[in-house]
Amino acid sequence: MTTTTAAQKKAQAKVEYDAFLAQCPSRKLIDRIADKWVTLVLAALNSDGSHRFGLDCAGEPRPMRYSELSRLLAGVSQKMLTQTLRSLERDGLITRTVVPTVPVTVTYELTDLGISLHHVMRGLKGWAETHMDDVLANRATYDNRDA
Amino acid sequence: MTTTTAAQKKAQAKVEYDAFLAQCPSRKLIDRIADKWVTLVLAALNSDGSHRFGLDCAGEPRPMRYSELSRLLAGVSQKMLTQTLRSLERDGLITRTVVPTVPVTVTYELTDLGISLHHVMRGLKGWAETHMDDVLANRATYDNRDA
DNA sequence: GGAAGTAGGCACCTGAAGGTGCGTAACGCC
DNA sequence: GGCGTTACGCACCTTCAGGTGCCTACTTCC
Repeated sequence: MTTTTAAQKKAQAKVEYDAFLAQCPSRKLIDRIADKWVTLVLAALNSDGSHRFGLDCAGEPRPMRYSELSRLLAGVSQKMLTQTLRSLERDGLITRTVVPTVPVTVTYELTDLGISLHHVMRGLKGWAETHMDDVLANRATYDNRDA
Repeated sequence: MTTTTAAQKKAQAKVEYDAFLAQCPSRKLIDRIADKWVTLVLAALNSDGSHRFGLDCAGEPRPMRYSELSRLLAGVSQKMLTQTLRSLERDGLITRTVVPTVPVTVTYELTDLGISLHHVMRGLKGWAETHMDDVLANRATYDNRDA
């Protein structure tokens, strides 16, 4: 019983740390935006749609239809688009409104919360555009180190 | 051949979009920080180590030893810690210095690039702390909608 | 009358992330 | 002399995010 200290203490610390991570807001946010299509959808909904790709956002928030998003984010599967939109709606980042036209159409729009989140994403984008080249250069140097 | 338009065009668009994503700096950055332990390591290296958990960073950059990180980030496996540190070193975000003491000790330290990245992470942290409660509230409301 | 668009649901499958466990080689502690 | 520490490497195993394909009803275009 007295010799359990080392391993047991580490196990205990791990449980505590895992519990901490499970309710850490920052971690939750990272998990949220780490979803492959979340950022793309946010960017698309914030753009004016005239751009070829979602991340080149320069317009202002505008409601978009499901099919429109599907076309803009050409790489997304129907399943993932639906899933992503549902989860974003669930979190109150976008709104989903059904318009009972001949074939039902559905429009999605950023909420204020979604817009504010997109703002911080712009911050990330800024860093990425100014520093990512350095990172890639470092990576190349590292890989050729022992070539 | 003439009837291939619809499906084929979509497939073509998908290929182009995937290619775009593959070299998009923002996406690369998101993939980078989405790694489970990357942000934790950055935060830990930026803190003074006196705090119980890595994300509660308030100190200034300080070199840390492998075992020290392992203890601070109690939940991380040795494999993942090593892997994470290697990839961060590869990207020039941290430096790895081997000190030939009796049992070799290794210290890791943030580079300027790593520090600047951590700054934008602080931005994310700020949003998370102020808005994540709203998100969780929305989520709860959504889930109890049809209960 | 067949194809395409409207917004998805459902089931299956795979690749990769991440965890666990074991080994190392030299040394200090009790 | 057996266990602990130091900083990993390697192999196996599980899990699950995400992709693919097939389905719906209804309508309109060619």
